[in-house]
Amino acid sequence: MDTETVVASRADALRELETEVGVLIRRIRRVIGERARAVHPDLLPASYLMLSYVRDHGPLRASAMCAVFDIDKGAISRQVQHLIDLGLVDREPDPEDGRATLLSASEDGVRRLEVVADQRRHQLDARLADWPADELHAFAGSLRRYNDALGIPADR
Amino acid sequence: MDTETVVASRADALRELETEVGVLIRRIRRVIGERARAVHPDLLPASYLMLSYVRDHGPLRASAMCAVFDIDKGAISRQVQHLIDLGLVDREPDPEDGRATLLSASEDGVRRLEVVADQRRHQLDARLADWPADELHAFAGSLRRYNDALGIPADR
DNA sequence: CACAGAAAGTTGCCGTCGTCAACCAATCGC
DNA sequence: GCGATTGGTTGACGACGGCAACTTTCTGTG
Repeated sequence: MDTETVVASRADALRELETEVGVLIRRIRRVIGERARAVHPDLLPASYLMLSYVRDHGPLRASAMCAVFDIDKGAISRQVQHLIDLGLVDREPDPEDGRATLLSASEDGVRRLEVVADQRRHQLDARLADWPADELHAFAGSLRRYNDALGIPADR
Repeated sequence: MDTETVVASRADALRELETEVGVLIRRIRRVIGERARAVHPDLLPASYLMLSYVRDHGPLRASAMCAVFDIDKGAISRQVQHLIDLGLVDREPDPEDGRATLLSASEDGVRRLEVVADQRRHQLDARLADWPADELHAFAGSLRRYNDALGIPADR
């Protein structure tokens, strides 16, 4: 391949990527919506992701999630409030910093997540059933790398 | 690896994927927003993706985009209207079907997309500069496969 | 010790986006 | 021809995130 062909195929790949990601964004929102509803009928999709993260990453403060999810603190605040209203997350003051609060999944939250995880494990998520674990890992790795790349602000 | 480990790592990979995709959703929106504004200061992010698609896939009807983008026809209608208001897309009645209209990128639309593409090509998109073309293709392929998997409705 | 500023959260306002549903017009099938 | 279907538009609504103003609680420097 000469240089021009390489450049052209790069451009193609990037355009392809844009369209695929665009579709992904909308589809994944629906899927996450389903999953959230499975956990709790009133659980909002965005909150579901945070609940899952809070469960896995122990007591943490909301500002930590701002960084992880790369999201505005106002948005976090609302989602967290929603989770607390539903009783899926507990909030307690941080003993080491009077400004901060620590979030952790409530018993009910953990239990509900487990129920859904079991359901999914048993039916092995019909949609992704034929993806081997290592390919899933590789894909997740690519996604993370892509996300990292996107995290770098454009230099213009 | 025994069976349980495989199952566990599958579950891990799926959770990992969820978080990554969640981050992706927000970041990509910002990036696409930047890109849209580079094309035209008033161009909305979602419309930018459609403009790009219309340019590449010739005159087509709005309903075709519903299928491609997996999106409600009402949403398509609004985005298309927006593109027409900005003069980036032309709409003409389909000679073969009085109900339908055919969309194509206007001269201005094509020109503006090219300007931005040139900019990006010359700076080779700083953020993804170190991704070789074949890896981009592989990633796009995984994304499409993932999208296809998500397109299958959950069987519950 | 005091005081400027930074950090943690909360809240209101706003823009983007997509779904749902009602609706109109044109076309297709029988 | 006439009912059903398809292409498209519009309005109402909800989810979501960004921005900015504001409160409270540190933190650091003089």
